[in-house]
Amino acid sequence: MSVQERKERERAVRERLIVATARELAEQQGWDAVTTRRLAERIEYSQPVLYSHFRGKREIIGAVALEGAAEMAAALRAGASAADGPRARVTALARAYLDFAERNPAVYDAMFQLDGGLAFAAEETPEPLKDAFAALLETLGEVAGEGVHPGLFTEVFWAALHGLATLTRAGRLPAGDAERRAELVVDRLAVL
Amino acid sequence: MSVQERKERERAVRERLIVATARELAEQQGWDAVTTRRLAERIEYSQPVLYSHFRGKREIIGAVALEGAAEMAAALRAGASAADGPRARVTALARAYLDFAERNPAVYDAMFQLDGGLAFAAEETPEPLKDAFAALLETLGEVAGEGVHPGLFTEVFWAALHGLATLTRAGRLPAGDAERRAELVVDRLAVL
DNA sequence: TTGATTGTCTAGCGGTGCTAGGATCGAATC
DNA sequence: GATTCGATCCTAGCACCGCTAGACAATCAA
Repeated sequence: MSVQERKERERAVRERLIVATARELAEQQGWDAVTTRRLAERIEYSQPVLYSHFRGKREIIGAVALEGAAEMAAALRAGASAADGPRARVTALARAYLDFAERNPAVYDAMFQLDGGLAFAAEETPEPLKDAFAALLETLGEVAGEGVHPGLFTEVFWAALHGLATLTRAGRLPAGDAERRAELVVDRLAVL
Repeated sequence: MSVQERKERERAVRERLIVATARELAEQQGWDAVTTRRLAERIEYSQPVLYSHFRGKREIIGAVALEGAAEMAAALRAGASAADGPRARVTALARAYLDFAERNPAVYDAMFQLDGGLAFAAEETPEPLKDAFAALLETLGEVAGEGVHPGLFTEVFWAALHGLATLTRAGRLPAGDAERRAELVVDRLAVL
């Protein structure tokens, strides 16, 4: 038995290595540079090994996205819990979200821009994704305002943050006023 | 002279054909299906002809984006001008924006998701892009609220719409409540 | 020690964006 | 009308992509 366990352990280690390497490569040189050949070379195995862990490149992107979602959820909760009062909490949450997107662009892309083959807003949605949304909901639910469904409000707030994050990073919005735009979102959307 | 003029005319026609075909193919089967080979086959020329009009695929995407920006600007103005009063105008604008994104997903991607090699929010930004933003500004400027810069407000409103459009179409948000989310954006962001 | 099973690699498929270099065609000259 | 010559276009091919079949080596059970 022990032999088989060791093998499974080694397989799991290698799988984490693949995901971590893909993420690292993507953050360094962008997702375009994450080819199966380069990835295989970096982990010092041949290409087909990747396909014994994942169905294809999509699934690797999906794995990075899940890892990122868990981190984002933690970052959001950490940010929000460090602030007192609804207004400060929402501001901190927005800042944490935009910070995460800016500091981990490749991971953010894996989560929301690229096709990682993940289900969203559905029954089969993986737990980390649901939990990241839940982290938003925890703080935003209390500022949705009367008669507004907390889930719907969270979706709208999230969309606004997502729009800011993506448009800013793609150079569609000037980088300078990012802070003021975030403040405006908080001030207007949240009912304090 | 006339001969040269005729040739230039024919070249311009062919260039428009390339852009229109790329757009059509992208709307039908997605941008992934827009390969230089397929595109060349559809316009009944060989691949290298594409490169005598455009530097590469990026520039073709950029051309589709510019065409789309002009159309979007017109659609936004048409929508807004058909409504009376600030509130109705902003609602109509938001609806026109989201409609455009939904009805022309490939064009919308060319404009805001893909790399078309275009400059944004800068001096060298092509006119159609500036004009599309101007179309937003015309209606949104009057509901920015006191002490809020109209341009900044327009950027935030735009980001919210962009977030809704992209997250909805990517399946990140359930499609059902799109209308209610749009209403919430208008109600909260605009100062009426 | 043998045989089967697992694991990994080499090699290759059909596709991609893009380009060098030769063929062809049409316009301008004699 | 024949001939040059330059613009125009195409064939063929490059290096790369995601992915996989099949050969090979290492490991285990008998």
